[in-house]
This record gives sequence, structure tokens and C-alpha cells, in this order.
Amino acid sequence: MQLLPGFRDFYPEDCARRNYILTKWREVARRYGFVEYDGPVLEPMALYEKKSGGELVGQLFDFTDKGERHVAMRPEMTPTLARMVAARERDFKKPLKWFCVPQFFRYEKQQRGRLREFYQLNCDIIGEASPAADAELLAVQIDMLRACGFTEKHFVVRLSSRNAWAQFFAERGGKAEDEYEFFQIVDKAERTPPEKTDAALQKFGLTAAQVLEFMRSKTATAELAPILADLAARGLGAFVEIDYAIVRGLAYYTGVVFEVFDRSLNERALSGGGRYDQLLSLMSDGKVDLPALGFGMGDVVFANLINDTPAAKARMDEWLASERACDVFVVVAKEERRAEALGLVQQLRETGHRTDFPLTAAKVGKQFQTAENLGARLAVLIGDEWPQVKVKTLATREEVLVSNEELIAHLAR
RNA sequence: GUGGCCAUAGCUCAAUGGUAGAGCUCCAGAUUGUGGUUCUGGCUGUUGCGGGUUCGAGUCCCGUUGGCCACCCCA
Repeated sequence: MQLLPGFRDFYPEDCARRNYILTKWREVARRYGFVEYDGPVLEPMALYEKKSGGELVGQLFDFTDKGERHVAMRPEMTPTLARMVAARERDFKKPLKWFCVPQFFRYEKQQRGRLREFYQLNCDIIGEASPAADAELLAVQIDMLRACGFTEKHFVVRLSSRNAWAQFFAERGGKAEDEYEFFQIVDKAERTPPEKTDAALQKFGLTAAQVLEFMRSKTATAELAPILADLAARGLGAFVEIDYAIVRGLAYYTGVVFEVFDRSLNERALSGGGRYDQLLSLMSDGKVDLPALGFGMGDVVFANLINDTPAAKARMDEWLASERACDVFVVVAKEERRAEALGLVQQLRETGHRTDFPLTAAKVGKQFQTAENLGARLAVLIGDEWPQVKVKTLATREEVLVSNEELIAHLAR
């Protein structure tokens, strides 16, 4: 049986690499005072129809369950988050700093950096309108990458704002109701031939040249300047650049938007997000009106970039080595001592040592080979020396004789 | 959803239309209690699947499934 397209098996090696990324994400999020939450993997279809409608619904894994309910595997977290916050908003002090590392499902054609199933870190700050929240969110995002060995040479946050474009549009006679259409043209302008952009902009009396000129300006607006100053004060200024080419596709973004890219531009965006100050109100039918912002960072592109970046790869490999399955391997050199060996194995395990041993009789050489293969640090040999045992450091091949009663204490030293 | 390239052993790949191979991995040995090397031996294939052309198809043609890449989209 083949895997479904876009889905992955996680063999132990793959699982360890995935866990490395998820562990780092959790570490950094907690370091920034974010708390973890989660929701259902399966949601009513209506939850997603309410927010986005049309095209995005076509990319859902949806079906009718045995109770005739139209349901969908979650493709994103924001609707669930909005529901959760709206339901118990008064229980939480503001601002909320919540994160989640959900697995998402999207029915898209897979390609590099995009599967039908993936993990995505989501960090959101709810209930804080000041630019300090934007800076905090960008800072945690930057540190997600720094914690994995990436530097300003490897990635950059491209910071922009829809308000900048809204102002640009209004100053040139654009009407508010045309704003979103205009945003979408701008969003595509970077990768569309200027003639096509010109044609699309004609109805607004604008040209591609005007849009491209503004897009390339690096001047921070009054909205973005305090965010840059905040990040500079944290020593993170080198990780951020103003880049008005970033607009993002979705309708609900209201102000600051950003995307993180690898400097080499070999990969898709590593992460992206922005402000969605109206969304909670929309999702709760006006019951809850809180400013909000967040970002999502997927594991697939992230893993690609780690593999392509020697410094980050080395850091991951170091972590993987420290997570080895076995620390102490008990060698049963004399089968007659198996009972004693089992007693020691149990003691080792109860005192927290990752311990393994041969389940059936095997030659000593074979057992050492197994210890080696498991990446064990120590071998404890039990045989003729009993009641003493040999403790061997595999890397140095040094052996010491220790009384079996003192083994645990010996290892603690 | 559209297009291009690809599919042979567990993995990486060979094989002018003429008997399916190599390396690595894995397993077992090299006289009984010490591991990464070495040596010897061994296992594995409906050549992704289904049709067609041909005396004969891994090889050519069609379809299909899957993979990679790009477009679209990107919550």
C-alpha cells in the first residue's frame, strides 16, 4: 500500500528530527511567555466557511461523518483560536500570548516545502494594539530561527503594512471598497510582468511603475518605525527589513504584515503573519472585539532550511545525539547471570538511565556491537566477576570494576 | 487544477529491443568474555500497475498510480 500523496511516515529517525523542531519551537515560545493551547483536529465545515469562503474551502479535507455532519480536518488554527477566545474571553487577562503546534491538513498538490499534512507553529497575541506587541511577536519569531542556529546571514523578516498601501491608494484617489482588490494586485506585482500589472491598475488610474517605486522604498512609516526601534533595542535590528512587496493574500489582515525568508531565496516563505484586528469580532458576530496578531511557521520549509544550512544541521545533529535511545547497555556475558543482570537493568531504569540489554543469549562481541549501534555511552558487563561488574566507557574503551551494589552511585558521579 | 521530467533489489544506481546486474545496507560465519576495520558466505526483484507493438519489451507506444520540479494558491 502506498502512502496517500502528501502524507509522511515518520520512522524513528524522521520522528527525532520532527521532535527537534517542535521541541525548539516550544522552548522559545515559553521563553517568551507564550502558553500552549490546542483544539480539535476535526471541526465543523461551517467554521471555515464563515471566515474565508470560496477558494480556501476547496483546499480542505472535508467529509460527512456518520452523524451526517459536514466536517473538515483543520487547515489552520485561527478559526479555532477565535472561537476559543470568544467563548471564554473574560477568563483571561490581556494580552493573551498563546501558542500551538498543530498538525494541519490541506488538499493541495504537493511540491518542495508543501505537503498535504504538516506541523505549524502558531503564536498569537490577543488584546494588545500597541506596536510593542508587533515587535514582541517578531522577536519571538526571529528567535525561533536563532535557536536553531540561523543568523542574519541566513534569513530576514520582510516587514510591511497594509496601512501603508491603504494610504498610498487613498492619496491617489482610490476608494476604500476597492482596497482589497488593489492589495491583491500589489501582492502579485513582484512576480507579474509590468504590462499585466499596468492593465490591472488602469481602472484605478495607477501604473505599475508607481506601485513598484513605492514597493522598493525602504522608508518606515510612522506605524512601522516604533517596531523597528523596539527590535533594534533588543539587538535584533539586523534581522528585519522594510519591504512593501509583502502584502499577503488573505482578506482579513488589517495592518502590519510580514514574512520570513531565507536569504538565498531557495525556499518558500518560512513563516508569515500579521495583524487581524477585526477577525475576532467577525468570527464571534461582534461579541468579542479585540485587536490581535499572529504568525504561522511550518515544519516542512523549516526542515529544508536546516538541511541546507551546515551550522543549523550541526546543531540539530548534536541534539539528536543527545537524545539517543540508550545510555547504558547491559552486557550479559554469562547467561547464568541473566537474573542478576535483569535486577541491575531494573535498578538502572528506575534511577533514570536509558538502559537496554539483549533479550536473548548472544555472544559478547555481538552485544558490544549492539551497544555501539544503539549509541550507548556505557556498557555494564555482568559475568564471572560477579558480585562485581565491569563498567566500560565505549568511546575510550576504559573499564573499571565496580561492586554491583555501588553501580548506581558510581554512575551518578 | 495545468504543464515538464522521472519510476529497476531495503537504499544509490547499471543493463545497443535479445538470459535482470553492481555497490552499500541487512543476516550468518572467521575455535568458546569485548565493539566501529578486514575477509568469506547468504537473502531479496511480478523492472510501480494495466494494456498494446514485436519472434522477443526494463528498453518502444497508450493509459493509470506515485514521486520530483514549476505554475496556480499559499489560511
